[in-house]
Amino acid sequence: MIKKDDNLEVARHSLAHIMAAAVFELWPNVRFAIGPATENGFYYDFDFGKDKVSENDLIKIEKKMNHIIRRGLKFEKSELSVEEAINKEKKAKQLYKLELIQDLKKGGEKKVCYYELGNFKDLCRGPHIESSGKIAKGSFKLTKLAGAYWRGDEKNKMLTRIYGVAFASKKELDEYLNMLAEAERRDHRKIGKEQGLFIFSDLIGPGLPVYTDKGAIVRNEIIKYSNELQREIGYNEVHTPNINKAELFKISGHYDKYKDDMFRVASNYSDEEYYLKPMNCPHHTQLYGSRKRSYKELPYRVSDFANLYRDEKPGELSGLSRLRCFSQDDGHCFCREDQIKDEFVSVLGVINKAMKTYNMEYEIRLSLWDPDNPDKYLGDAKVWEKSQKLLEDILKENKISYRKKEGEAAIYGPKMDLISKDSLGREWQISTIQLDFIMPERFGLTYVNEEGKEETPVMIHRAIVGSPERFMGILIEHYAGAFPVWLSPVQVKIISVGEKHIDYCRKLAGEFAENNVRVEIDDNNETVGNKIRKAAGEKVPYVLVIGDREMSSEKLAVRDRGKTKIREIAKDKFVKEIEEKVKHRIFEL
RNA sequence: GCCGAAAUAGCUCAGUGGUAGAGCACUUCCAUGGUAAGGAAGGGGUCCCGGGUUCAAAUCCCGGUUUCGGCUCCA
Repeated sequence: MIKKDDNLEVARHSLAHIMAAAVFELWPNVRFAIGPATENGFYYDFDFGKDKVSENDLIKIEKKMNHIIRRGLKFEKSELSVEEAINKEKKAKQLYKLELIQDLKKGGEKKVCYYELGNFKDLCRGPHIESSGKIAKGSFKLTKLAGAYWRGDEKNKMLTRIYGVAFASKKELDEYLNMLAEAERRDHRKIGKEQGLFIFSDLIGPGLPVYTDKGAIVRNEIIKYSNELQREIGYNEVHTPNINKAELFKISGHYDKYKDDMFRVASNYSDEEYYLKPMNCPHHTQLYGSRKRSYKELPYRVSDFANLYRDEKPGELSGLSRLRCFSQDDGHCFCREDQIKDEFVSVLGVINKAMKTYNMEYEIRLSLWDPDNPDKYLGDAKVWEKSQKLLEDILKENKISYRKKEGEAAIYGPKMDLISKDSLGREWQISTIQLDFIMPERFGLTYVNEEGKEETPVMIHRAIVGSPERFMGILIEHYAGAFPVWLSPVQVKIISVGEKHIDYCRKLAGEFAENNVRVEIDDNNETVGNKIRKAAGEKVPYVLVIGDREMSSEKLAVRDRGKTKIREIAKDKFVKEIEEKVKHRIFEL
């Protein structure tokens, strides 16, 4: 057991050191980079040179680590002058350590710290646990091997990073590993395949999902709900094309920054540069600017579900989380400065409502610019200061708690991001509301004020669930595939007992369908038990078994998802129940 | 894009140089079923694609595609 006086982070950091010592024993020519503690464990970056290290070696390293732990070696701290350290690392050809020390020297350091464990001495600020023997038996595990750039810069050499997870006890480690296993069971890619919601095709291309009829139901329900919420606060849906001239993005500023991440489209009849659009905002500026606007028309609000295309790097694609073709419940509001607050508050209101409906918790993050890096953004410091203060005031006035994050702003302005938590406590960024003083000016948008003078409106960019596709992936994992009734692709499964009941099942299914209930019949030549098992695996909310008893009465035998007790209910009442659940988007069954 | 791993039946996977396999699914037959696997038989393969080594390649090598775990990126 790791003693109480040694906190977990220190122990994790020490494990990284122990791993490095183990690696040093196995590969004496290895070069060391850095090895910090992480949220759930630790890692160390190594340069193995020509040696190939694979996942199989993790077991070997782990054994060696356990050996070091059993020996109960002391962590001996010592200090060297910067010059001595530089000489030492030069001699040992530890060029990464050398670079680190040289940087410390530039920062004015005179002395550096070393920790020695057995015969392995590593540059390290510490602190460490007293002895390797303090690590609890079975409290850590090496999990994966991955590439990582030296100092996180893709221009630098790729090192080999070995990850480990570590906790105060074996019990806590096991709990964590169980959580990972649960996350794996809920993986939207796996459930999406099992439930037949979407597919990818080598012929269509990576990151380009195809939704089945069932998947399209879920996607459409998400969009439908988002549209309802948007209409509630005055946003009306518009429709825009998927390609446009480069000029549009040159004016918006996206061309300079994101040109390499956009798909270029060739025309046979013109030399004009066209692109598939990666976002809707510039298009909406054209709608606004299509005629002269009066202050009386403001706020002018539009929303759009057009497909968006981004040429993401191949390694960045992942299931529905990161796609090359997706959409957004993307809305833009053009308004006067004195209308900003009300607009933000109304959007925050519907987002809150949406998250309640989806049964998700969330918190607000205020994403600000990085004042040390003004070149990353459009517009001058004064506008940024002003708009950031405005957003913070809105949160304060409405007593909404928030976290601030510098350097996370959009290029055109600060934003409020909504970080939601799923049932496993994992965080996802979903909604966003962004303030933009830049874009309207760049496009020369104006409105005529009360005095007949032209003024520039402010633009607010916002999304409620962000990308419906990505959100669908998040929901699959959040619900572990058990969608609430209103989102379920199949709401009722009808199981026939015998062959003579099939006609009646079809008649019943017809009645359900007429009442907009999504229904499926399982009339396979199988036992009732087997058909129940399959329906349960599909996470269908309601399963009906139809036999002689049901045919001779108006009562239905309903099996609710997750329950084994059978409920008897009149057919009309059951249909009404589903209608209510769908109408009010009730989460519980 | 970079580092590493993987791709075999519809699905999950076994097979490591010598006749392509299992479970589930599917089809047919028997059973006519009552709330989480009834029985039997059968069909089903571009072993991701292209090249190479070999008497012989699903298996070894090279290139490509796609996927996965990371890194970098994410308007």
